[in-house]
Amino acid sequence: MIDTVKIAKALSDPIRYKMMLMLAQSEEGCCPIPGEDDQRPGLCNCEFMSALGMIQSRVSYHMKELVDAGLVKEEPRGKWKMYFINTKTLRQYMEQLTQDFAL
Amino acid sequence: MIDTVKIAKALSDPIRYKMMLMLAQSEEGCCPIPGEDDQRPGLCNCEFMSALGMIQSRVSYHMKELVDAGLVKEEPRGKWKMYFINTKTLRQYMEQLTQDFAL
DNA sequence: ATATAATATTAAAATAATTTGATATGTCAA
DNA sequence: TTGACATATCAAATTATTTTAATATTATAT
Repeated sequence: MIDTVKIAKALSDPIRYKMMLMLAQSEEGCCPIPGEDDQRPGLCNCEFMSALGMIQSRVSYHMKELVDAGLVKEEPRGKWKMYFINTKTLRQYMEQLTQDFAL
Repeated sequence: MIDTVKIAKALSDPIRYKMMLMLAQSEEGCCPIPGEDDQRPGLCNCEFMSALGMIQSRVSYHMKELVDAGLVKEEPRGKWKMYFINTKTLRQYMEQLTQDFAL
């Protein structure tokens, strides 16, 4: 079962919302591993650091919040960690809102 | 334009989420004014106080947050103030999420 | 094995949100 | 008008969240 309040909390920070937008809009992955052809969308920490002007530990902290809420999936990829948006959770969140509030 | 982050923040507190659920589920209004037949759903502060065991100023504070986010409409009604859920904002919120995250 | 690079964790400081009790405002009824 | 009741506001105390800098961990390449 989905924790609506927790998801709302994860979405309630402007930085985290921007991160989610970045993930949703990322067309091609950053930090591709040479020799591998997997170019799935997804971003690594460094992208958020440069795009949002944040230090590394701050990015890491917010990413953890998003992952804990189930909004983002992560996958180690070489020496980087790639992040992907988890649209399933977002859809479940909206479904729950629809039910809870009879929309 | 809708402020997604602000709405998420309003929904991110367990007390406020419960209040929203109460508003969504209220079948008939409390504190009806004698002689008036308007029995639209809606609740007044006293309902939240007794149902959630909260003191008045706390209820008032959280209600203000919900109203400020556009999730709740209020209407003075005799010496009480009645609160109604604003489903339009919730629908707009979900629409925005759908767009922002390509759901 | 060592050096380098990317991310994670930690503890402290800074900031923000919530709770409470006291008081103020507004409405109705007598 | 006064008294009673419902809600609003305020300031202080509490609690939670966020930020930072330092350090630890993990993986890669030489």
